[in-house]
Amino acid sequence: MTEKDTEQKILDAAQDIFVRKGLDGTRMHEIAEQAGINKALLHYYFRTKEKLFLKVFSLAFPKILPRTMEIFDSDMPFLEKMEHFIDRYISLIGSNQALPLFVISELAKNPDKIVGIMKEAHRNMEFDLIERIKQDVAEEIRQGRIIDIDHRQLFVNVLSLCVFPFIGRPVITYMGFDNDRKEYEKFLKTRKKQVYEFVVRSITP
Amino acid sequence: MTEKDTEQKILDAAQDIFVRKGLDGTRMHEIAEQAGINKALLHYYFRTKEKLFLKVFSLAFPKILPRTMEIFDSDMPFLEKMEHFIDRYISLIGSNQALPLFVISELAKNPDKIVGIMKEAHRNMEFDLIERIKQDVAEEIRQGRIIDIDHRQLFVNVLSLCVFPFIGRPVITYMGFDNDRKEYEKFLKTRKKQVYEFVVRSITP
DNA sequence: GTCTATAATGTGATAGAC
DNA sequence: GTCTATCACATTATAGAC
Repeated sequence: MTEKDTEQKILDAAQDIFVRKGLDGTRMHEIAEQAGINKALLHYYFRTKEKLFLKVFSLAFPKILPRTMEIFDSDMPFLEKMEHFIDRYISLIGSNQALPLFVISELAKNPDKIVGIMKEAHRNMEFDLIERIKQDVAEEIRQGRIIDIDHRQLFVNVLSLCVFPFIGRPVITYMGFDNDRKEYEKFLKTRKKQVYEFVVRSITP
Repeated sequence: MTEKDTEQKILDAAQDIFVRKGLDGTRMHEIAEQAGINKALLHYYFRTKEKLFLKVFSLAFPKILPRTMEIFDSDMPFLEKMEHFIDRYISLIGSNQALPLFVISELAKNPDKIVGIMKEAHRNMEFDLIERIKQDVAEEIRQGRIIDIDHRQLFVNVLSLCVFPFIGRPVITYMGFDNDRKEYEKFLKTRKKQVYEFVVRSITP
């Protein structure tokens, strides 16, 4: 067993448990058990629970949204960017369904602890996302290809339509699907197409 | 100090802390302190932390979504219902900004503990929400007033557009607002109008 | 109903052998 | 690097006086 292997096994177990149970709900011995090692070894590698958590968070956060946003940094036509973004974003969320809620709720509970990670993630973006979207939207409006709309409202609308069906799943299934999970799975499968069409209908003249 | 007063003080403190810190992040002594009473008294009134939590959850959950949904159980024109729903829903969320994330994340972490409360809330609804929306949408489509759209997709879209800007706030402010909170406050103030117009543009022929 | 004191257990973290 | 044993403290919950 090399050092790299053990560290990776810890991080895998830690991510799985932190994401499901949150910082406060996670026990160090549970991570150790799932990683197949001793509890003391966690501290040998990561010193404290908080440091381990921050490491996990910093690795987990960039897995979805930042990676998807790169799509806007290309010269595709705007609506094509939108289509690619929705497709890729929903795919990534679908493969990591618990991640968005984890990121949001831990960030809400511990903004101070995590602010450093967010700042770094923001610095690491190789272009100014919101400025680029602003320019794109302005140009589309000027060309008459989309209606006059605030670029940030559009941005938040698209995010909301993509991610909330996954985050709000437990409530939605009760309120709108009689807690029928199979039915909700089918529903989620059609989201990419539905979201894209919903957005396009709303912004094309 | 009457019994009612003490119980209410406990519930007020418990809701405030549980909503901000979650079940796992909350300490009983913190609730006692904030309620201005002794720790043992919490157990006298609610026996265990879990029972207190479930009481708080069952009181908090109906405060927003179920209360707003009643709007669909009226004979207003459909688009007017929609406008009222968006207006009222966003108002309630704005007055209880941490509640939706609390409900969703606790439900995700402890579905088994809370399932009873959800079932009861569902039973207590005095009409079949999703069936009513289905009928309304079908009739609107038949009359040619809105385009052909799946009623549940529309339902989830509206929910998403209303609630996600509040839930996802910490992430959105970083990704799209350079962490400028004042700017985001202004943004939220315009949501009612923006969401309604976005939805209407998308569903009217 | 309300308090103080304390029990019973859980949890993060470290010491020290190998 | 990895383990066992253990410390130091926090936390839920209860006992019992008032």
